[in-house]
Amino acid sequence: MYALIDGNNFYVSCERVFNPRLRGRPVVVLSNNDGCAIARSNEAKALGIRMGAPWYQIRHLEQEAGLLALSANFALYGDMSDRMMALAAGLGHHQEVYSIDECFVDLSGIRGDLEDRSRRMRHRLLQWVGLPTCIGIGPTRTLAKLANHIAKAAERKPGSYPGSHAQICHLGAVAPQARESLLAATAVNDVWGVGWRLAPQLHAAGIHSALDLCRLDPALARRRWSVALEHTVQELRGIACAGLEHEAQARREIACTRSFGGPVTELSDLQEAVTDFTSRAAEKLRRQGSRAGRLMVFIRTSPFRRQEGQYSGSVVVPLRQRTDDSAAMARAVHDGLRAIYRPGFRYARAGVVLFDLAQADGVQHELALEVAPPSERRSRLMQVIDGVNRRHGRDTLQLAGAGLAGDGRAWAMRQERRSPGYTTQWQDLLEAKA
DNA sequence: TCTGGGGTCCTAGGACCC
DNA sequence: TCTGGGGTCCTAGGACCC
Repeated sequence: MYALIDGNNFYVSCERVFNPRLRGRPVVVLSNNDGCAIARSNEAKALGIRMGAPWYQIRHLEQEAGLLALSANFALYGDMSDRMMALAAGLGHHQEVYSIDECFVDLSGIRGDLEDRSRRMRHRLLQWVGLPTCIGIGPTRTLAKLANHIAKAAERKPGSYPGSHAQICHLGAVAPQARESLLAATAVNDVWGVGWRLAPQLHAAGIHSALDLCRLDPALARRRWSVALEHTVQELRGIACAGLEHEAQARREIACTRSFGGPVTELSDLQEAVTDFTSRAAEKLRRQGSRAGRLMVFIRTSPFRRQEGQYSGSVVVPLRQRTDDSAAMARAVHDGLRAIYRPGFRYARAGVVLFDLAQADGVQHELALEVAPPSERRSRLMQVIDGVNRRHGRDTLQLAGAGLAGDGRAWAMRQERRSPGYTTQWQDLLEAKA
């Protein structure tokens, strides 16, 4: 049996822990550049704000409905996530942290009333960390996800599902008949693994609910669609196709991509931006102890500015030797950028992606004798840079090519409504007044 | 004027080999 | 000049997730 613990409206809930004025009001958290809504409180959902709604289209609700908007504060959310996951792990023997706001817990070997145990865990998460959650339980991960969906919907809209499943839903504990009616009440597009492309195809085939999908012949699901959908069908039937990842796997690719705060036209500005992205990606790479064999750099204009000339360019640059050296990667990125840059366009976005990752200890050294193996000095230099930045803040040491942080970078992102670093910056600590 | 960012896996098709 | 079949590896693109 698996549990899925998922934070409600996670980013908004993190903000509410430290700012009680946000409670009971419609609140959204905005993406980078304050572009669009990426988290919504229940009150904001009730106003009809969609996931991903552009801010400029909904900002009139500030005046009309008292909507509050915040710039994303990912340092805060990451820290709150760590606290939540550390507690949630106690629900069973094994935990897989699946995303910033949700984890699976393997409940096998856990005795007693799982529903009651989950209810106590939920209460503890609320009391100790301040985060509201819902917990779904089922014999497969897909059914645990589905149970979680039911728990959330039943909490937000009482009566949307038969029975009492708000906050905690244990699909393994309901009678077969009741389980079928819960599946029948769930739209097929709410099933984990069914996205916006698949859903219309399933509808056309007469499959509208989770129960319909459960009753689809698995062989047909595979033949007509894919193995992935076949697995989904099996998991809905209670046959597990995948267990938990017991330890966090190293990433197979690492990206840093950003939209700019405003249009960028000059090669020199793009160079600064991609240099900065490269060092951020390289730092992530070193944190997991990997080296990259190839990288990709891309630049593109905004598809939303239709009346302007459109261009999207990308190139994959092989690195002569796997490396984790920021400067070596930045050189490759610059070569790539020069090859794809076209003057005369207003660029909106760029990015760097690292591929062919391998653990640093298994890297083959270059055969050619004229090129020295990665020197001890370089890797110590990188360690020092990472250490200083961890201790004194992200941009304390950076590549000169990235320009000066916060000082006239044409591509800098806009974040006008960011909350303080309550849990990660000493000067932002809240003070309790007696 | 204003529309995010970071991942994984699967599949089809091409290149190449025997 | 005609003619076959099967396998592997790689890559790009699609679909999904949060």
